Amino acid sequence: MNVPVLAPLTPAARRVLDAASELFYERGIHAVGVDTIAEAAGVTKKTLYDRFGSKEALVVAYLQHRDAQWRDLLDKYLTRVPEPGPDRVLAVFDAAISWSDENGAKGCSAINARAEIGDGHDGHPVFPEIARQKVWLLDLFTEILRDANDVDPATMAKRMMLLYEGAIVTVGMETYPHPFDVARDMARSLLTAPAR
Amino acid sequence: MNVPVLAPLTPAARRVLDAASELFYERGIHAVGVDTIAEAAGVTKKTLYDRFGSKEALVVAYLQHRDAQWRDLLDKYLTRVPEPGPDRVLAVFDAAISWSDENGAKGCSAINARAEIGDGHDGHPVFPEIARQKVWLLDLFTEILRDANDVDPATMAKRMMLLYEGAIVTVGMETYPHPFDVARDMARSLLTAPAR
DNA sequence: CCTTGACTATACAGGTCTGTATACTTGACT
DNA sequence: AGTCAAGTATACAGACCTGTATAGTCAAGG
Repeated sequence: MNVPVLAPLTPAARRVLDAASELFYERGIHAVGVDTIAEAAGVTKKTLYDRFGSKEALVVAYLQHRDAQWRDLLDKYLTRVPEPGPDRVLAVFDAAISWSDENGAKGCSAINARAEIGDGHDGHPVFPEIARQKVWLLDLFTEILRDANDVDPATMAKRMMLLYEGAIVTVGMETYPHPFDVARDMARSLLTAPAR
Repeated sequence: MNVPVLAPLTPAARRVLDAASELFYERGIHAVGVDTIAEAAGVTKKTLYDRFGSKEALVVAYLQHRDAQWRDLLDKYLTRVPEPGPDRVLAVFDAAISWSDENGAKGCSAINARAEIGDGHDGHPVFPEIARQKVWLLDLFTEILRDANDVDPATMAKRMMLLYEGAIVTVGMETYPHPFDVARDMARSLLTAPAR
């Protein structure tokens, strides 16, 4: 479904990517230098550049890596609810609750990355990646809803997307606790409500 | 209602704050240096530091400035709908539509700033400011809903907050067009639906 | 045996970052 | 007349940034 498969990594490259993922997510992309990443990974800067080519490319790999982990978790939750229906939509929110509990204290890495790149996102390789991730999820919602015989899957998917994005941001902003529970509740109401 | 009033600014300080607001918002905070800001404002770096003390303080001023502008616009929309009721909640979304059309192409400055500060937000003066902004809006929703005799203003305010945050992020991510229209629609349904 | 890929270690180039120091100008108010 | 706030102009310190260069180690595979 149009997701990039990252090339197999050498052991040192793995450590670089893991270190970069943690540091970029927790401190922000611009705030973390390549020396810091190399040191945290127990690797020389030369190795980092030999494997990834540039910091920008490493940032893209970081975003792909985190998204791949999220999709893996999501798959687990979706295969547990195989029959088409509203419960499959709710499974996305259940996965998001689990994900944000363990890996999401600062919100969505794609949204956070967006904040750090200019709005002239021409030629910047980060924007296509994060745009792709968001469209992928919107499309997933649409498919699940179509399979569930929703009367207007495209519109309902936009609504689900809004709830999802609102919740993940609220996690990062700490506006109030457990926003995904609220989002899940709203989704359930929308999906089980009689047609108005 | 616990909002900071920024001290009167000298002409040069005004230009610095205006330039900083545009540059920080469009390119990100870490991506913009003080030299760039000073040059854009037609001011020497010394003046910038004489007026604001540090880049960090200028960032806080930027966030307060943008929030003050948003609250001004919001006030205009709210005074247009003086009678308590659901329409006052919808007025917030109407204001947000207008705001994001003109000043919000990259989403919410507070959310974007959050992405650039570490999660160890102890002592960092930016986090309290953006947390205050979000709580302020949550409280505003709560008050409007209480005045509208909502049966559970606190819960409904959390829902409105989710729709608002989801929409503003979706604007910045360009996942799909006009998300605030979707959010406003969902809010209207929630507020006018018969009790379930 | 010997080449090749993966890696370490170290140094450095060239740029940008925040913040400060020094010296001067200008206009307003007392 | 004199003081003071606000500003310009310029230089610089010291740190940090991305990226490259040079030299060497080590293990696996043909």
